[in-house]
Amino acid sequence: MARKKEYIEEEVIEKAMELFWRNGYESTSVRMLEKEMGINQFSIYSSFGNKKGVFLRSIDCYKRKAKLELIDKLKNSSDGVKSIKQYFYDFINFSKDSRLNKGCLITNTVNELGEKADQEIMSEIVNFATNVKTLFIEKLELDNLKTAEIINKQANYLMVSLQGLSVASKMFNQGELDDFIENTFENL
Amino acid sequence: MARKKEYIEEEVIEKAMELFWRNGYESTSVRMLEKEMGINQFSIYSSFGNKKGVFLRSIDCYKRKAKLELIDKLKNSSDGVKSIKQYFYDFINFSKDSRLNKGCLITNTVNELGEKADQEIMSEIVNFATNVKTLFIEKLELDNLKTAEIINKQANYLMVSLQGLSVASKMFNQGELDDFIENTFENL
DNA sequence: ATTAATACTAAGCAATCGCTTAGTTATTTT
DNA sequence: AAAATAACTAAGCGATTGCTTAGTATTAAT
Repeated sequence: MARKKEYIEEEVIEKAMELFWRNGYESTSVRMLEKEMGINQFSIYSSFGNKKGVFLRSIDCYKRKAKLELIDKLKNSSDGVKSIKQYFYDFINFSKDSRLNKGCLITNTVNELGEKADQEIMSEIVNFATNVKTLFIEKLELDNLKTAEIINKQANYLMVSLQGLSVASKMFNQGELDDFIENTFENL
Repeated sequence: MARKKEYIEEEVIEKAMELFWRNGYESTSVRMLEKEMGINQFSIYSSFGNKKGVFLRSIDCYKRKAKLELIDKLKNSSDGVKSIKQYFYDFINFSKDSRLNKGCLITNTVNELGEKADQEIMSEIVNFATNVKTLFIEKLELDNLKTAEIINKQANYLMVSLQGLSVASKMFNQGELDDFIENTFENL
């Protein structure tokens, strides 16, 4: 019984997510969000509560995007370790910006906020990381020669490696990143 | 022919560096620097010009600290790859904060500012990274079975791995980091 | 058509940002 | 002792931060 919204929340959140992805949390101001999302501050606050609310929805949006463009492919593969390696290469393309990359939004957030991150934000982060690790374990298990202990160690190794790739992709060129990925999977 | 400074620049910069290390560049305000350094804003600006000036001097301080507590040990070792592995373990202790770690100031800065980082800041970063890589190459060369090409690839691999360790140490526990380091050096 | 509910615009809130400046205090040279 | 120089204190600069609110426009139910 009232006026309709002139925007679709999912649409404007995707733009907010892109902005957070490129700039980080603190460096993205509400004025910047206003411009990028194309709606007034009033609308931002009435739809998402506060800046943190916009960010949490942005993380959600990132997760969905990553699932569609990245994670589902790995999930559906039966190539074992090889498919994880492909995931690493896919990630570089996924996070490509201009000449350099913008990393992984989740990794960027951990790096920026560290342990002083908000509880809700941190739990979103941990949840995402857990999902990826579980998926890695699943794929490593396809090689049935490995014990559960070795699989867990290798999954930890791959998780840290992936974070490294995320940061390094902001600074190193494709060749250096290739060297990294090739070496990473040499002994798995 | 005038009044003496009541502080030693190197001393207050070390405190500034610690603050930047824990909080990042943007999240560290001049008011916070004031309190931590124990001097007035006037003194900060008269000694270091501006916030960026404080940061550049902080990077310098970080480099000196890292050299003393970390890099010199590697430099003086003749253990080849093994000494690089030890460097990785030493780094974790070097960057230890409370329960989690604060990473590497240089890596943190790349991750926060990305390619939009100031020219001067970026050149300090690249300079530091180049030094570390050169040192890795030096140590890898002690194993005289390796070709120059392989050594360069492995050095790239180690550089990215080290960045990964820096970020991951903010989120993962010691056991997970150990898994990473052990796997990293498995095939070198 | 009137009323109620919601979405918009735009102005403005207190707080904080990086930085400056007026005024005072301490030290050295003359 | 007087003058010159520089380091201090503290107040305040304009701009920007996250967020709110008064006023208006639009929609739907009555």
